[in-house]
Amino acid sequence: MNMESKYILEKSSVGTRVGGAEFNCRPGRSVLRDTRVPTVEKNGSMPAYTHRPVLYKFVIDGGSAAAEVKSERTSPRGSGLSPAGRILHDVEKTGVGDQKDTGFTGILKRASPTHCPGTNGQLPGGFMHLDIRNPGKPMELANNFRAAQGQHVPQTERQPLASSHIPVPRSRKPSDHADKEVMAATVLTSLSTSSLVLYPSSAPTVQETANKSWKEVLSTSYSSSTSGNWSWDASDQSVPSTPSPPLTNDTNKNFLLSSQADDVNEDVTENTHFMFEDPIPRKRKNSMKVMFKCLWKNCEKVLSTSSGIQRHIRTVHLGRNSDSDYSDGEEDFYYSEIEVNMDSLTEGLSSLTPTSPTTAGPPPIFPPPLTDVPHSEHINMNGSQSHAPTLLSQSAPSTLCHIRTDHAYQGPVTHVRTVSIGEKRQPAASTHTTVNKSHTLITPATKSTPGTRKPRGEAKKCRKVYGMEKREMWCTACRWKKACQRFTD
DNA sequence: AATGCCGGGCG
DNA sequence: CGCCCGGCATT
Repeated sequence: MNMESKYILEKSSVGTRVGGAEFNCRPGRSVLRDTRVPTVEKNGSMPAYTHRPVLYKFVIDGGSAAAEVKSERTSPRGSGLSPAGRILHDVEKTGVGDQKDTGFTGILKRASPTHCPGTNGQLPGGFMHLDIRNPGKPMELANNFRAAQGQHVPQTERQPLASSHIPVPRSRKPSDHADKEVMAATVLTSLSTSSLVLYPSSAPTVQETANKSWKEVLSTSYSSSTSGNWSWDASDQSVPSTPSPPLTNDTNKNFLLSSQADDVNEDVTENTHFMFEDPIPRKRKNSMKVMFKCLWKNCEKVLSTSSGIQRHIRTVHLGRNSDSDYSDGEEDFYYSEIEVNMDSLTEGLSSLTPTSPTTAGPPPIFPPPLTDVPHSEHINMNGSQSHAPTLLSQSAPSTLCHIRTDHAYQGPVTHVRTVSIGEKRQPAASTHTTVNKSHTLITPATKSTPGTRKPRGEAKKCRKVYGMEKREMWCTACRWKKACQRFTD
């Protein structure tokens, strides 16, 4: 099976490859390869592509392409993945504009948003071109939902990233979108008491005031995905903080990722489903009590009743009239239900933090308040149906986590690692497992393997990246079936 | 089934 | 050592 393939490699293909693919971590070795492949000396195990100005072009011409993305999202299987990393470079070299061959889907995959945030963020001049020819596909619904998620994010937080990157709004069929969006919106409406605008504006509109409507969000994300220049919310990160509620953009982002990857997810409810419903029913112990925690930044208020917390938010944070019990539902977005173990209640909310490490967002640039992050992930889903079962939110993030995890190992970006590696190194498995606040445990350090076998890294190694056919491109360690030195963990 | 890589063997 | 590979843990 592999005997013959060993050293019989298509050198031809190597030629076309850009040096980006090679990043030796061990100078002095792999001389052979060096001669053929322009090496970009990078420090250690850093794949070069994270350093190079990369030009991504995202072209979707039909539903098929969209489907591709999907598969990428869920699991790193399939052969498409490995070459993808390379193709990226090819693109870069060849000049994006002309890429249209099938291989291109590979790029698509690789360049899928999952990968972007980190990369794009740190690539000065990095530029992602998103050209969606296929009207009304994944992106939109995703965005719709995103809108829902973010509808209460204070204006300050979103505005900057609005349509500033849209040079040329692409023409489209408004009617098409209107339908879908109306549908999506309708669904969403039921999840929230807030107002919402169904108008699929694609033009960068400047809003007037107050309550951020979907309209804006829609136009924002909508256009950003349709226009040529895709900034991938990099701005989100750079947005100069906010006085706002802890609604991290990560949530939106993550969601966007997942949903946009869904090919024809014409069914928003499906998304809401996976977000809101926990297939695995959580059992609540008697000692557990549901509390309501204010998620407003720097506010750790915890009350035992939803009405109480709503009132708190309404009066303290929203500046509403304190007497009035009237609620427009907005408070819902600023608090979440938490389950508190009465036993450890005295220990304070600090016991909630355990989830933080898991959810640390990709861009560590500004580490958000640890305690807030995790909750901000819940808030949306939770808030959307504040009166629904509690711990749902707890499980929902697992999905997000998954995405994030994926991202982490997809883009061996330095900063990403810096942040996550340390704490979340361990099994992705435990990551998925809902962290029960009341328990400090986790970390089944006592893994099965009797001998001290290094836990397998989650990063894709040479073998996977280059594939058997390009074995010569593997790092020596990999070739020797040793621990990969290039894509270390 | 595919991967990742430890433990070992060989020159 | 450099180079390989059996075999097992993981995914």
